[in-house]
Amino acid sequence: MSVTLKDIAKRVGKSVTTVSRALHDFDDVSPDTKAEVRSIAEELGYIPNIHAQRLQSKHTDTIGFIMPTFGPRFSDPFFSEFLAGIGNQAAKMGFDLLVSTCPPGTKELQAYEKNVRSPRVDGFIIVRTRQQDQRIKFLSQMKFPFVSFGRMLEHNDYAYVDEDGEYGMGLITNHLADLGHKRIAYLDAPGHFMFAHYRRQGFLDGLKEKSLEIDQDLIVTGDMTQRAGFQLATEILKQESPPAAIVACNDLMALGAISAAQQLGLTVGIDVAITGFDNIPLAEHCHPPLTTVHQPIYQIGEMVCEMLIKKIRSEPLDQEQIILQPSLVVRQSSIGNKKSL
Amino acid sequence: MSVTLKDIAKRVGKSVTTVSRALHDFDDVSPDTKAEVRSIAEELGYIPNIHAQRLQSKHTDTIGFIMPTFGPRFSDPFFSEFLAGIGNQAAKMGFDLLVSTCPPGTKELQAYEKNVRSPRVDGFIIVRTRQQDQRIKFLSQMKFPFVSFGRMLEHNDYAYVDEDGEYGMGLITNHLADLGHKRIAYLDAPGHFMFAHYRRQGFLDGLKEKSLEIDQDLIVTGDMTQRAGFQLATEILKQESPPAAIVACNDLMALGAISAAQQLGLTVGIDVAITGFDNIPLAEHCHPPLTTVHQPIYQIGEMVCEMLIKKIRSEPLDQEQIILQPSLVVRQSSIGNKKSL
DNA sequence: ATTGAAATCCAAAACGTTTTGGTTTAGAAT
DNA sequence: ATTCTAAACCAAAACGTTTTGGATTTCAAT
Repeated sequence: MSVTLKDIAKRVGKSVTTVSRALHDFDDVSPDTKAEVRSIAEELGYIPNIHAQRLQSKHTDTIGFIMPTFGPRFSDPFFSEFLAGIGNQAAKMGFDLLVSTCPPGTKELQAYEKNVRSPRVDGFIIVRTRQQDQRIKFLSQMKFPFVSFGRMLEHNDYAYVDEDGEYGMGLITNHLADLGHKRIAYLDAPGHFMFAHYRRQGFLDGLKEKSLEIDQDLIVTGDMTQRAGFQLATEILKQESPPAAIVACNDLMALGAISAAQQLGLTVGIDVAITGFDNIPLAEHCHPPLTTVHQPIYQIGEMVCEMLIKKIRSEPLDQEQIILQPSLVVRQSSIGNKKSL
Repeated sequence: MSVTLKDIAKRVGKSVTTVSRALHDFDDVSPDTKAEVRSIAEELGYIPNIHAQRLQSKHTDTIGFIMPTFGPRFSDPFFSEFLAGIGNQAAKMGFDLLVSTCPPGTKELQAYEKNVRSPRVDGFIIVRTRQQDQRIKFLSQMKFPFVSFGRMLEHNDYAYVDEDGEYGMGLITNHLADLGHKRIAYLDAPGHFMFAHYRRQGFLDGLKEKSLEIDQDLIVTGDMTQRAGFQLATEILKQESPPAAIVACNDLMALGAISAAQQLGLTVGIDVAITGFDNIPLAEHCHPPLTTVHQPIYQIGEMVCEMLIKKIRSEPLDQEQIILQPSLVVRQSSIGNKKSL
């Protein structure tokens, strides 16, 4: 049996009210009493019953994170790093983190609704925003606190952090164009993901800017896994006149593309340039190291979490909407042994 | 304001008791009343207040998972896959999942204690067991439900699932010995991790069985990251007479070792054989594909979670202790272009 | 008419906390 | 002696649910 306020009250010979107020340092409790209450609470190892507190206080000090994942063999470095960011920040600010996984769809919205109405959490963190994002619409409409990593096209009157994917992919495209590449393939992600939209846009604008032709046959879509990158790149490189550069919209597909090229006997960075986007830890120590765009996912997790907790506490945010400028990381996968541009 | 039992009671003209019992399908409520209560509950969109339920029922229907992670740049495929396993299984069985991150140490134990005593969770899942695991000692002593992925050396009277790492690493060692390798390097993980202990033992026993010499200079320890694998393998391969095979105790270090070898101009699978352990998704589509030992992490996550929930519900377990036999996955990183042994 | 049993219902207590709206006491000011 | 103030305290209500321990009604069997 755990120790309750009543137990302490009995020991001190005071009421439960006084004990509660003593522990919360109210000023209508005498210093002596406070000291006594505290020492006995300590002695008995008192820890408040959190459900009684939450029932009374009407808030949960918990934030929710529903990971939009598919299938069992799920392993995306993005999620573990992002999760570490929000987890640590939440702990630092005294919040719990409730995690669940649910593939996008009808059940996903039900999961949000259940957690909102129970109420299990005080706010949500949303990631991988989509065109017409039902989650954002639902939470906005419920006036339930949330912060997202990613924007939507219209309807942008909520708090978010996002990378400037257009700009980042522009950096990649410029880099390749400056190296003299004319025909560049693009490994896209499904169009309903906003990040895919912006990155693709950055790629297309980059080509236009350099007056390069856009060949629709060289733009193919995969599910963001290494396996997909491998398969798509294999197909592309087996064409009679394959492109000399492949831009993947994320690192995982780029890694798959590197393997595909190597399997076909090509030297990546010399015969074919391959680039990614995200700068996951794996990108630095693969062979050849991957040219990519750096995105500080852990820090973004921290930021998003801090913003959410401030919103929950009705504290003002310095900035409601933040767009981060990513930076280009040039490695061997695009420039082979050349030491400079 | 959310809908409570009282609201429903008022509408139906019955007591709160009856409404509660109707919704729980007790048989001292008339069918008519049940139907009416349910329809009105539905109409008002009633969702029980979970904190009131938990305060009353004394259990939380939540399981806890404290990820023992270091540092910010944390990205281990093990965790995302394992998390997906326990998350999905917990959801399937009606449990929430409370996640936090904490590096091993004193604060870690405090985190367990806080969650036990609040009480925030009904049980814990433990991973990456260590020699003298404080977490296990604490939870055993508190008689608090937990299931771990991984054993301890002594004190094994609790529920766990574990791989047979000795056997798995034996498969690897045999495989390499059969290929004719005599000097084999080993990339170890810190000795306090039990999995590292068993895998290392399997390696050493394997060498002994094949009457191969154990060269302590070829056994080096890293922090399980790709970066560590890269650095350790670089050092090893730069020796005047480098070994022709490198066994890494996990896939991530093996991937780093592959990059290191390639950086030095070696062809992995021909000039040097490299093996991993875990069969993470990345292992299949890297170049060359990685010879490794398959561990069904997602399924282990599900199993461990199901066992824990059964323990929480005081249902009997089919087996308290489960050791899984892993299987060898031979790919190009150990056999180059040879099509068979 | 009385008894018994079954069907249906419910007031009150309980879970452990915080908040509300006080009361009591001591001492100072009138 | 009365009034006022400040300090210290606390009973009861509230949060929303489930459980306990009956109460009432109905109807068949006697």
